[in-house]
Amino acid sequence: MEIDLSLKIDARESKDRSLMQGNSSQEDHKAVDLQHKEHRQDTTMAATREAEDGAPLELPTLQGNDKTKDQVGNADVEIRTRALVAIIDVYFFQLSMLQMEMIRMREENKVLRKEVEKTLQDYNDLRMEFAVVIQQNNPMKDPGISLSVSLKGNEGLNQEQQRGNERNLNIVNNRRHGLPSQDDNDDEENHELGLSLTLKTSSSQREIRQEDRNKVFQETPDAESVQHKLQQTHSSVITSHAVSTSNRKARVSVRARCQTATMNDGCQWRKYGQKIAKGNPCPRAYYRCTVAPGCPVRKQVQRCFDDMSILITTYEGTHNHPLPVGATAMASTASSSALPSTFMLLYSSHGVPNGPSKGMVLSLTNNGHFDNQILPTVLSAHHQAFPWMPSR
DNA sequence: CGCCTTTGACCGGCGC
DNA sequence: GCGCCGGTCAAAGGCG
Repeated sequence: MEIDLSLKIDARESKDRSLMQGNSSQEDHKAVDLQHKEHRQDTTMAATREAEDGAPLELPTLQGNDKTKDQVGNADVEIRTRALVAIIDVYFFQLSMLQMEMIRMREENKVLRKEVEKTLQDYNDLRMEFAVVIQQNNPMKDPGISLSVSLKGNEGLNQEQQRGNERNLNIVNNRRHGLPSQDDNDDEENHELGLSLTLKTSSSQREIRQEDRNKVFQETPDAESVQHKLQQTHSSVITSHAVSTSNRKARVSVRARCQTATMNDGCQWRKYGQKIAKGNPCPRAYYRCTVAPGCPVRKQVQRCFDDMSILITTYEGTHNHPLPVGATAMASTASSSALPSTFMLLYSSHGVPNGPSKGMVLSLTNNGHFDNQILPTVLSAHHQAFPWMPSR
């Protein structure tokens, strides 16, 4: 009997092994499941019935039957053996279940590993893009990208800095459209603040768009009408400009998609006035920098009439204090990964007679939503040229 | 109590 | 000179 039992066990074990080995597909798993379900039913039913009845199953009434004493002993052993086999089967079933679980987890592990590899690949790609953006933001390192800056009369820069900047720039707007270039004689006859800034990328389409904007700008000096024309002509790229009347302070206008009342640029501002400007029913709010007493920097915030989601923020003046930690932290943490894929620094007029004067345009509304923490990054990148901007 | 926003009044530049 | 308009002032009130 022992031999029979061991044979039975071996037979079942080999059957289980053959089922388990090399079975990784789901169909095989199902087959294994089915086999073991049937197996469990067969083997456990006998054992459970035995347990429930409290007596061996199909045990013949042996009392008073001397003739069948040996047979009774044999039947008893057989029943016990069957019970043992049932128990062993249960163990094997549990074992095979564990093995199946292991196989499943192994496959899941494979999938997860692929996910991790893919994520790592994406991460590396983003890092590369980040590096490219950083390089593009630094004109000194990448001669292929032309960041044009012109500063005149900026109290925030000394003469050497200005010369250094002008060495690397070209005055795009005036020359490109045949306007009399005032660069040659500005120093003598024009002491107004002129500030021109463009970012030329490899995209010729953007250059074309910018040329169109410049044409519009030339033809219509009125700020609001220019703005409207530009938006009608180029709905996807929104521009703006700043107008300074008689003061000589640096001034920049930033247009950005922003849901909040003001852009979070890291500085502390106090509202000191609000007006309904002509041509735009949206009120224009006036803010003063309160980081340090007497700081002359002010900003105007106004919603764009055509697109209420766009916030036009105009900064003016130079901070007389180191920027707060908040601005510094944001400038350093809001990395270029938060930048829109393409942001454009658009031009301002540079000494155009009778035109909108002395402003710079920073449009961050191109094709996407503006994270209101982007500004410090962009501004910090150009803080050397524009010290009134929040920076590191 | 200090800081902020609101809001009407005021001021100065500019065009007619 | 007058009116318009953008920008600023300052009192009042709210809020933490």
